[in-house]
Amino acid sequence: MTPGQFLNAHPFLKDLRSCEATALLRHSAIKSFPARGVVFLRDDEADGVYGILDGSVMVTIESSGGGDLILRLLGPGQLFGELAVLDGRCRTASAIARSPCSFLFIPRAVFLDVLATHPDVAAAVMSALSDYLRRSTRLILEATFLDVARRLARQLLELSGSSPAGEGLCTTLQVSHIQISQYELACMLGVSREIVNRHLTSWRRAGLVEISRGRIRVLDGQAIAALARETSH
Amino acid sequence: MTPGQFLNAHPFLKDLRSCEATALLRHSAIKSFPARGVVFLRDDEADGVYGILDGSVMVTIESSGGGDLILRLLGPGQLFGELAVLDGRCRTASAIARSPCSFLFIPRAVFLDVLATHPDVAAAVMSALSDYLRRSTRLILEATFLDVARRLARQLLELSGSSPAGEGLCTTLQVSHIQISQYELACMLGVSREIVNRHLTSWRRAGLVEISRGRIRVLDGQAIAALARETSH
DNA sequence: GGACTTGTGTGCCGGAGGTCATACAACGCG
DNA sequence: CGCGTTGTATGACCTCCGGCACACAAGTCC
Repeated sequence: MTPGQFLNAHPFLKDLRSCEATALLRHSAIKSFPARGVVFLRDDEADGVYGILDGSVMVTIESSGGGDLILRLLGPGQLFGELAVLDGRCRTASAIARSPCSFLFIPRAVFLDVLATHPDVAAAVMSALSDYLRRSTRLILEATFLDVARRLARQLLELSGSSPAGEGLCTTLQVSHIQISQYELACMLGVSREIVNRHLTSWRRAGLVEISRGRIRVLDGQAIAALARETSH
Repeated sequence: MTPGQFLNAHPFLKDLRSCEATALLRHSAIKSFPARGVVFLRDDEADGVYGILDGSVMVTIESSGGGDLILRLLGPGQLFGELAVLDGRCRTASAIARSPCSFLFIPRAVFLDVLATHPDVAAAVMSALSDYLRRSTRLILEATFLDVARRLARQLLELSGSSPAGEGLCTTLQVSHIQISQYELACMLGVSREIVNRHLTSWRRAGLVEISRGRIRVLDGQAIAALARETSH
């Protein structure tokens, strides 16, 4: 993905006129990281925002007790690192490259300038923040009330691209594979890898999924969706 | 608290010039609710934002399984209901009066107009949203990695007014009482009332707190802070 | 004052999930 | 090629918390 394609596609920035877009690009840079490269760490100062051109990034927090929590997985076309730039405080979480990555790096001052001069961009950013907050609230709700099996089922559906909210009918009959290790999956749910493995294994035995090293393939999306929807006990 | 005092004190709106503030007040209304009154419900349409003049409000979500989760407790001087107004979608959570309340009600269109015409107000709102998000992330982190005792200790400290982040030294030696039922406390942590009671009782026996109907008094803030800080297992 | 509601204190049991240990398969590298 | 690393699979055990049951205390409403 080229920087130009990125700007045209992104909800925050697609409304910029082309002359403004080229000006923004002149003040931006391309940054690249190898797999497992550290884009930034929690408590770092916020230097700017990152638009993903290629590769995959995970946003994580390490707990003091050693465990990792994966907050989001991001791919090409997505922007991250806005939060700390917006309020001028430190990074809340770390960003790590899951694969070789290239980013469009927009320095803090440039991004803030666009915000200040474009009320519609500011409104879009507020909408996006609201969205994060809704998602975050939903995660808290699910984590406190749903058991691991249900949350795992929802996570699989979200990762496979259908029904991010776990709502609605799962009409996709086609199988889809997810490129993720069981350990990462466990970190996304905040549970142990063993538990994830046990659920997946039982689903494999039931013919719902197929498991291979670092990859999961949902065979029966309907059944997984049913598991995700099931009311508590 | 009068509407004027509210506007002068609130971080979003205190920078408005007085002529603009009076204009805003002309388009706003005073709304009152009895104890346990429903200000709005989840999935309602967002009609406007509420500034608390008097009383106490809780923001809650009912899970499908019957349990309640209390997201925030709010008091005079605080604003709520911005989220759904900002992105034009439905309410994420319900707002219930914990005591007789009066609000300054700012209709959606009026609030959005202030945002569009005052970039500094918009920036303040973005900062506030960022703050919510940080808080939300911290809650997720604590909920996944900390046991109930630690989270309860932190909650008590936050409610008693000292060290909202659980960080820093607790230098306040003075005792403070918290007006909350053990059930509400349990709903804030997403655990059962019984567990909350058991921890509190053991702390009472150890002389750390004093318990009466609907009220908790922290006697030894230092010790509670130590419990909150303790590293995992 | 009596009946109802709301809040608190405790015992007991079962289950979900954490931890540890172990084994093994796949991949990566010198 | 052998060896270390990373990922998967599974068993045994233990702990914390949820749920139920019940008792009691303190308000509240008629």
